[in-house]
Amino acid sequence: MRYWLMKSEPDVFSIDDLERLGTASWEGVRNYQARNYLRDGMRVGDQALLYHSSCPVPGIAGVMDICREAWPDPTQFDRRSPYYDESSSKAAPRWLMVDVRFRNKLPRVLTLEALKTDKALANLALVKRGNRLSVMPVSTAEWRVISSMM
DNA sequence: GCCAACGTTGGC
DNA sequence: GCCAACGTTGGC
Repeated sequence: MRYWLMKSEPDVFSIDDLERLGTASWEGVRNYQARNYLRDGMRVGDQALLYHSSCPVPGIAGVMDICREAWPDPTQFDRRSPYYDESSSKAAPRWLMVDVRFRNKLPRVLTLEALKTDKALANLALVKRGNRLSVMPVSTAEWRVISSMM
């Protein structure tokens, strides 16, 4: 089993939304590196951290698991969607998404500030300056460290 | 709201 | 294939 971290703006989709829904499709990934992780790396049963970005206190808000492997993201074909991509086609969909299932919400957000202070997490892409990747792998060792901070 | 960092686009 | 311009991300 592999581990991941996935970013979402809580105004758009938060851990509370996922808890209420139970499962959800992780739509809107529009970056090739992130898409490749979805497509080539994620398998059913993998676990992922849900990270709240672009908000007052950015950090890890909960844990989810992957319950469906990558499939075409329908919002790329929806002209009214902010994720619409006119250059994609149904014959060769450019963008994919996975489905995720709620596992738990952290009692307190594990803040980016706290994550940055731990030397064991120095290689995590999230804490590196200028990082913009919205889906990234987390090593088993990093996962253990993060779990112990929850 | 600012702005650094990064990815993408398009002219050449 | 280079690289400047542009748009977006995301912390602060």
